[in-house]
Amino acid sequence: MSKKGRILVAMSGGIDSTVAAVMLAEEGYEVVGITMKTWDYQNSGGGKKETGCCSLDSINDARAIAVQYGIHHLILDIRDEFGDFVIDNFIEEYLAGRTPNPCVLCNTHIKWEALLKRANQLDCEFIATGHYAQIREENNRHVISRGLDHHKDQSYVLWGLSQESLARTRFPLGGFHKTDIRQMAIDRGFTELAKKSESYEICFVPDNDYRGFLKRKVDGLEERVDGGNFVNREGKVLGKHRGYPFYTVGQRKGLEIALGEPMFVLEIQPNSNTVVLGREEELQRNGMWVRNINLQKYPEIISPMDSLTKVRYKDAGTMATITQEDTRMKVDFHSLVKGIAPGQSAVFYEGNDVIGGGWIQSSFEL
RNA sequence: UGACCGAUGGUGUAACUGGCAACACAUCUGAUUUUGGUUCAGAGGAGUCUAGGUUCGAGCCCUAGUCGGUCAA
Repeated sequence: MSKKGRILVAMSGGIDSTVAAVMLAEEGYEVVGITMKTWDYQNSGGGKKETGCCSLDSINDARAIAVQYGIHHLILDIRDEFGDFVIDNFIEEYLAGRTPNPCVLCNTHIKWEALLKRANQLDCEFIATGHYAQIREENNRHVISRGLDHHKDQSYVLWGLSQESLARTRFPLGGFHKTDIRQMAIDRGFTELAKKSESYEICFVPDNDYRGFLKRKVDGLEERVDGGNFVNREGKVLGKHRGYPFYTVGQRKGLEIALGEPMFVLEIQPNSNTVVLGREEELQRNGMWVRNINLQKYPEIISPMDSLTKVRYKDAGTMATITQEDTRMKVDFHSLVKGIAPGQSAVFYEGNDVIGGGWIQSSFEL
């Protein structure tokens, strides 16, 4: 047994998680690398190339470096759990007219659970991932805060993790900048890895075409929803669209409708297969309801407090007053926020700390 | 049927008293990005309804026709 203990590290095959594993090994942890197979290429169909965190190539890359560093490496097949839960939810959300956030859902309900279960079996005290986020203990709470490299900060996708999960989680990269990590990779001879571009797709939608994925997964969807109306806020018909599931609130491009000025999706009405369009200003809201909240920094929000609130991954955030009502949070923004999409995650910050987060249920304007 | 108006890239418009067609939207590509989107930067795309005519030169002028629309008892 090493002096620092045994730690299970999720290795995707990308530069970040690989460096994370190597760093921990060099620090004296006994590292066990694990690569999770979450989806199946054949199963999603479509595109030609297999990319992303679950491709065979990525698994091999992860394994090769692990072996090189004397790190134990194993592959965990979680396709069943992942598919039923994350992919089914992904499809249901779009069919319900919302915009899913599968990576967050996976982290919250699949990835950490799978890792911790394996960690227990392997007698690992901790688990670690390559997320750019920091974690510390304070007042008996396990608190996540933004990664030192704010540009790469990934704390947004971690709001759903429980205190029990966080108690055993480490984020080795949280105190570094991406450039540092890349340099470490180069210093250790992982030149190929350092050249890899960032992944930017949903892991089970390899060609990055979620619309095509939905069409393949839901029989007859395309035919059923094609030809619904684009309308404005007054209900006036502006044109035809390809089906409400293929749009998302805030979307501008791909509407294939020319109205002389940029138009954005304001609202999606699944029951009538209607997509409401409007000008950019019409996307502005000053509040929202967030459901199924999970609080991290505090056990509960007793009285309304100010919080920088993010409504999407790459969002600088907007100051808001947040008020907890059981499992929901009422959010009153101090300034207008554009393009709040139900189904996306809302994350509340206090300074750099994550207070908690939840799923956006609805937005409103006063 | 009598009169008038219009007819330009995928869409909607522009081009002073004639000088090699502009703008917005849409589309495509790239950058950014562990979700969707946004944003940013580029690019392609019409020779101006048809047939004649005037002119050095016509989308803009003239003639006829075609197709829209408006007003007409």
